[in-house]
Amino acid sequence: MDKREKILKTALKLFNRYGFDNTPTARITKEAGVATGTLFNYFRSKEELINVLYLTCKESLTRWVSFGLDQETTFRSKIKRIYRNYIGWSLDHTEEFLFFQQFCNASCIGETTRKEGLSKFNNIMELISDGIDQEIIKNVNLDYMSTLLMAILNANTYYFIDNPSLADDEVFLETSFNFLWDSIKK
Amino acid sequence: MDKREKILKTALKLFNRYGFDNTPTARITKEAGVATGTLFNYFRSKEELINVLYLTCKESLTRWVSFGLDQETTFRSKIKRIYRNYIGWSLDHTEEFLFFQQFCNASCIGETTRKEGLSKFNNIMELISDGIDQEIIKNVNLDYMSTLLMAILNANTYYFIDNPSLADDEVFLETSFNFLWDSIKK
DNA sequence: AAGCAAATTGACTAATTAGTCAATTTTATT
DNA sequence: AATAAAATTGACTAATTAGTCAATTTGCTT
Repeated sequence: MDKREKILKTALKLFNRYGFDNTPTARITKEAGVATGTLFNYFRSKEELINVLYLTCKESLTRWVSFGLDQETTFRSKIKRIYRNYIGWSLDHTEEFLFFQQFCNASCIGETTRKEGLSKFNNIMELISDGIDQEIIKNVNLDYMSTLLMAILNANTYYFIDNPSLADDEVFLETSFNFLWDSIKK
Repeated sequence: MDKREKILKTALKLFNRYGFDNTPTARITKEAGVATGTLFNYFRSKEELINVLYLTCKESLTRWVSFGLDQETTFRSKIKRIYRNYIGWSLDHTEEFLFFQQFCNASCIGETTRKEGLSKFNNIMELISDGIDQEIIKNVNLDYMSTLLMAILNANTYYFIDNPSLADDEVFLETSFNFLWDSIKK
């Protein structure tokens, strides 16, 4: 693995465990097995490092989430597919998921980075918008709907991460999905 | 207002705005209008300060949330009362609410503090447990149910804070409550 | 093998910050 | 008014840390 990758991976782990401010760059480089200067060769600053990390994770997530979406026929099954994909990604990339939860609103993530990350979800926003128009889900503004949806999605994901054996339990997967579906459906 | 109060109030504001590690004690004392030493007279360390802040806020919240609960007759109306109280408190104590959201899982809050804070919610946990036993809400374990409940409650609260005019809109209050109720009801 | 650019190194610096403590002021008691 | 106790002060210290830079190593091209 090249040094840039090693730095990113180590930083991800340490930022999660100790937070941004409590992770000295010296510790990142030490655990990554490189010199302190190498970090600043690849990233202009500690802030740039965490912003790059943010976008890298977001890209990985967005690629997964839409996987197989066009094979689903009903609106409900599309949402359920997103639900499964999101939880699946989070179980396969737990560090990345926890990183988002901790830093999605942190001030060290720049406005530009955050906007760029958000734009990757446009297709899902359109899907939700369609669901409202077709009167399948409750008629509220898109902003409110997506806030609630994400909150339930994330709460469920946390629960699956804490209880990984449930991932193969189709009954619980359906039960937990219904907490989301019943909430939003008309 | 005595100096201890001033320090707590200033710390609350600054911790919210800049985070724990990016708020020097010197800044807290300066903005509170006291000397740096005074902070360490009342609190053994910066950590003790934030832990005291945490428990103070939690006490305020728990007092509000159960207000008038015994006057409600049905299970649904009890949950709705809690919903209104929680949102009402958060609109009246926005700094305190945001403080919780930011620091409820932060490592600077000690295990003892967190447990002490959690114990104040016991009566509400029992209420939810009753709801499951009486088959009014979905039959899942208590831990999962309360996680989901809190997630939806917090997401709604954020939305009301961002759109304070909605607090008097009874129609939206009912609509938004139904996102919670429909999610958990059988 | 020679020559060159890019990557890597780590000792060092300048800045920041939690917490101390001896001196001073305020408050309460007789 | 005299005395003691408690609260307050802020200059200071010891420790930490982001980022620099001149020196060295590595890898590539001819």
